Amino acid sequence: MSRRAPIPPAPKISDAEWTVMNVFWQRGTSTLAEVVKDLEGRLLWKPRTVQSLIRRLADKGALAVEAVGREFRYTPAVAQDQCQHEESRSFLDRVFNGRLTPFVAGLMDREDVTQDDLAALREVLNQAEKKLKK
Amino acid sequence: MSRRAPIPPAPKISDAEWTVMNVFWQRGTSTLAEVVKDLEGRLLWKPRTVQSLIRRLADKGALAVEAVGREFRYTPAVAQDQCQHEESRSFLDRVFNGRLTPFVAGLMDREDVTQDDLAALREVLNQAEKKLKK
DNA sequence: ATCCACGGATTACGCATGTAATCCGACTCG
DNA sequence: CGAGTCGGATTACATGCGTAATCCGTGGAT
Repeated sequence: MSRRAPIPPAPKISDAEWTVMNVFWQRGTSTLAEVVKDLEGRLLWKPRTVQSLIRRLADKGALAVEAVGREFRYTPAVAQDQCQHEESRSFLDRVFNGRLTPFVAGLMDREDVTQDDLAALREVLNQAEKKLKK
Repeated sequence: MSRRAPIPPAPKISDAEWTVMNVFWQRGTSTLAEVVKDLEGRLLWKPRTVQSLIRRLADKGALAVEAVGREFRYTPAVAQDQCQHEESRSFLDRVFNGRLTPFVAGLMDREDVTQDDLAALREVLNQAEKKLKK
């Protein structure tokens, strides 16, 4: 498995920030209140905390800010795909010396997989193979 | 895919520390000098830096320390498997909402895979299935 | 006997992170 | 009108992390 095109890297997103970005990627453009609402129950964060995280994300360019009336609406400014891929790469490099197979094998070994999981994965592999042949 | 047994979690290992632990897991018990040697060339760290990292790892219980003469020999005190698995879990949860398939699909989509990679992965899946059936 | 290199112990230091609190101005409810 | 609420801006503050430097003692080289 090898790297491809040199795309400008997305800003580095911290653990807590991932939680917030996930909300934005799911909901699209949102206000602070909406994100807070979305997270409450699932999370123990004070609204101020969410605001801080949003601010940092805006500062590092992961969220675009648009003033609407006297509030702001925030929109993801980086693609989820790309961020996921960059995280995936750095994770594999750091923990598994870059190799995917041992990672998957480790999970299979230590967690319970369902037939459905296996089928879905096989399908992914089949698609990859098809693409490879073209 | 679901979690399993509640094993006491290994200490949390930072990015730089992973680099060091990887050396220990590969070499087994080693001295500072040996680790420095192993890393040099591949890395721009001063020996002091490596020493600091080793110390932090020892402090958090990831390395066992044994005095030999006037030096120390350090030994991994946590299993690589377990650390890898914990990292894998937290990574999947954070970035892919816990799901393995989209992770694999993303990599297939954005990186170049070889037939060998695919074959190895299929084999892993077959093993998992065999285990599942028993 | 001297001087140096090396390792452990202690200390450094700026930046990132997690997790907010405070201050302030505007709108909202009574 | 007055009081509370909400969001933005600013500030906080302990801890972790990356990346060492300094101090000190000892064993090896000269």
